[in-house]
Amino acid sequence: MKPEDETNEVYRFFTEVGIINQLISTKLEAFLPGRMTATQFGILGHLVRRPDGETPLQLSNAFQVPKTSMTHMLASLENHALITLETNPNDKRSKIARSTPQGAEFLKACMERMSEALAPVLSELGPEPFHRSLPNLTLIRETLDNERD
Amino acid sequence: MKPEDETNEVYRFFTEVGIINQLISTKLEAFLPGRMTATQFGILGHLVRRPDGETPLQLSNAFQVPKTSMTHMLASLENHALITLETNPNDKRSKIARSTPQGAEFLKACMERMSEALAPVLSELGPEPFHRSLPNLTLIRETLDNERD
DNA sequence: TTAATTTAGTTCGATATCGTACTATTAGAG
DNA sequence: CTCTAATAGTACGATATCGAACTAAATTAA
Repeated sequence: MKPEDETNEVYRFFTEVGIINQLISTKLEAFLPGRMTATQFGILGHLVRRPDGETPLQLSNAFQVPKTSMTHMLASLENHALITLETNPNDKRSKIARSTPQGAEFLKACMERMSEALAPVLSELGPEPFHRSLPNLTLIRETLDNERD
Repeated sequence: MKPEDETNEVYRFFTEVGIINQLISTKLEAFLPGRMTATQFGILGHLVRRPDGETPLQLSNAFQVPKTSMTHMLASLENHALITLETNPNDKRSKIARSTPQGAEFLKACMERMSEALAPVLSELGPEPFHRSLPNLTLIRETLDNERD
């Protein structure tokens, strides 16, 4: 394949990623209360799977958003009582965000509704397109992430 | 594979898509002037490849953003003289957005800088991860898109 | 130990996003 | 032809995003 076709493919890759992200965020946000964002929901899921919690900085690295955005998102999640924020005993500059039982409950309910909404798509596509692309996506994400310094 | 592993994989797929989108948008936006957004840049590229132009509604469908957001983005691109907006002669409710020569120029310059910035990543990964995942992404995007009504 | 540097998080301000409600125009029904 | 419904785009307002500058705590250097 010619090099220009390769760059073209890379460009289309990122375009498709952008559109899929847009589609799935919109679909998810339709289920979320108020102005809650797909990223905020992702953070909640991340925390539910990590009972020891994480610091805001770890979360902004994981989701690749600026820490100033993270401050805002965590404050919003805390207002909804879906997470708690306490100062880190090991480092008083820092904080620990943890999910609450209500947070886990809320996540579960939303995930179920989302699964229902996605069911037609999944039964049409089957698991293969996801299964086949996931390792490549992970590889690309890791490389982009490592190169960022 | 168990069904729950499949849904888990779908969930991770969308998470990776979100993070890659975040990484690449941030990287691109570092090259863009002022507050110009990765999506706005994508719109410009779309228009440069379509000399007859498109209506705002076509663009909001292509990029899956609300038309009210499109109004804002197009106004911004027009302010920078990267596109023109004229009323559609066939339908006076509607408009046609077209790229200007400056827009094409600007796109080219930014793409070149972006290619340079991505060169280390591409030489590390090679074209295969993009090439292999692109058809799956397109399929998923199309299915999500069709199912949306 | 003290001073300088680095780091975690926040405040503030500018701008982007997008839902609701609106206007103008077109299409369709009778 | 006229009236109603649908459609393209916009104004407005609420909220999200995020860069720059800041504060406080921890680390390193001297």
